[in-house]
Amino acid sequence: MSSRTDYVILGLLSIEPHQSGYEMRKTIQGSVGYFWSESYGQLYPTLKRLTAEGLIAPSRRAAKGRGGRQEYSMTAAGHARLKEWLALPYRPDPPRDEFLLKLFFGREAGPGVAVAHVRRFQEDYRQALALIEEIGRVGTAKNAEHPHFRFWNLTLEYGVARMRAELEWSKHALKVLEEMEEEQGTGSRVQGTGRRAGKAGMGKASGRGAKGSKNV
Amino acid sequence: MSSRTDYVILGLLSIEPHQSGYEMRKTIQGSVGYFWSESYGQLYPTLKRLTAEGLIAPSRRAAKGRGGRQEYSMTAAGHARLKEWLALPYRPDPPRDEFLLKLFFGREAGPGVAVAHVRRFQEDYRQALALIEEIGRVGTAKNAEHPHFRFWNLTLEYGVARMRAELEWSKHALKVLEEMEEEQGTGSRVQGTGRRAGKAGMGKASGRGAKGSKNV
DNA sequence: TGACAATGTATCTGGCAGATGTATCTTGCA
DNA sequence: TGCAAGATACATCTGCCAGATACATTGTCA
Repeated sequence: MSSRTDYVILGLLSIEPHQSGYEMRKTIQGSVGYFWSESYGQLYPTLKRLTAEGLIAPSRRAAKGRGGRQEYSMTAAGHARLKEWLALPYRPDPPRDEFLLKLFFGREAGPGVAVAHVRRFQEDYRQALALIEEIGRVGTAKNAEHPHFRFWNLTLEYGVARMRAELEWSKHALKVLEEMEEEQGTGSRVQGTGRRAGKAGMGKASGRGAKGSKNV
Repeated sequence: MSSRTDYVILGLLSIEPHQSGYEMRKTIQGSVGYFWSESYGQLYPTLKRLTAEGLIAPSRRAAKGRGGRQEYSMTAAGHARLKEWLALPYRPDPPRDEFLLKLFFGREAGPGVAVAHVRRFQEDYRQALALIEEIGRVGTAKNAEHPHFRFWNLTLEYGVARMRAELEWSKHALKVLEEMEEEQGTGSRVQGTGRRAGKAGMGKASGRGAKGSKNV
C-alpha cells in the first residue's frame, strides 16, 4: 500500500512535468498546501522509490545549468497508478484540533483564557480568508482556461465557505465567553508569545462512530 | 516539551477522576473524539510516565472488583500543569484532507469520479451532522447545569456550523461537476467498496503562510 | 463445567513532521 | 573584478504517534 505522498507527487507531475523535489515543495506551498501538508522529509526518499518502481523517471528540461538538481516526469505506469488511486474512495484522516481541545477543557482555566484563544483564532482566520480570496482572484485571472481550473477552484471555494462559517461561529463564541467573563469577574489572560506569523488555513477530517455518548 | 496526549489525559481527569486507561478511551470516543483523535498506543505509556512525573497518581474508587485495571486521578501538580498549558497559545496542526486532494487532481480522472466523491462526502456529513445535533440535544438535557457545559457546547456548535457550511458547499460542487459531466460525456465511476460504516466528523487545522502563489 | 465469543487491556512498529545540515547562488562593497 | 555574508536551493535524520496486533478477562450457551 503506497503512501499518499506518492500520489501528491504523481498528481503534481501530471499537472506540470519536469519538476525537481524542491520545485514540488514550492508548488505544494502555493497550492495544495492549504489543505494538504506534505512531509518534506518523506519527499526525496519517495522520489527515489517511485523511480525504482518505474512510476516516474528522471528527466531534464532544456538544460538550465542548475547544479545537482534532479528533475522528474511521470511514466505511463505512473499515470495509470494516479488515475486508479483517484477513483478509489477517499480515506478521512483523523481530526486533530488543539484549539477546540483547549476550548473544550476551557473551564479549568476560566473564560478569559478561552476568549483570548478565540480572538487569536478569529484574527488568523480573517487573514487566511483574505489571502485565499486573493489567491482565488489572481488564479482565476491567470488560469481560467486551464483544464484543471474548475477543480482547483472548487477546493478553493471549499476553503472560503468553511472559513466564513468558522468566523461566524467565532463571533458567537466570543459573545458567549465574554458574558461568562462578566458574570464571574475577570479570568486570566493567555500567556502571550510569538504567534508564528500570519498562518491559518483549513483542513477537514472526520471523527469516529461513537456508541457511548457519555460526556456530551 | 510534553506531548499533547498528556493534556488530553489531564483534561479528562479534571472532569472525572478515577478513570482507567480504558475508560479514557471510551470517553474520548464519545466526546473530544469529534475533533481530537488520540493514539491509544500512546495512552498507556503516557499514563506511566505521567505517574512517574507526579502529575497523576493511581487511585481506586469504591472497589468494583474489576480485575487488573488501574485507575488514575490528577495530583495538584497535574492540575497546575493543565492550567498552564491551557493558557498557552494553541498550535495549529498541519491540514490533511484526502478528499480535497482527490478533488484538486480530479481532472485526471474526470468529473464522474469527482461527483462520486462529493456524493459520498455529502452523505457522510449529513449523517455526522445529524449525530452531532442529537448528541447536542441529549447532552444539553443531561448536562445543562454542569460547570463545563457552556464550553462543551461551544465546541459542539463549532462542529455544527462547520458541517452545515460544508454541506452547502457540497451542493454547489455537485452542481458544477454535474454540468462538467454533461458537457463532456460520462466519466468513470468510483470503484465502490466498503465505506467503513457511518463515520464523519470535523477537525480543523491551519495551513502555512505561502509566499509564492504559483498554481491556482 | 468447558468451549467459544466478545470485550477489556496493553504493547510494537513503520511512517511521518519538522529540525537540522550542506551546497550553491546573489548581492554589496572595496 | 574579487570576495565575504547572507539568502536560497536542496537533502537527511530523529523522535513521536496511529493503528495493528497480542494477550487477558469476562460473559454465554450447550
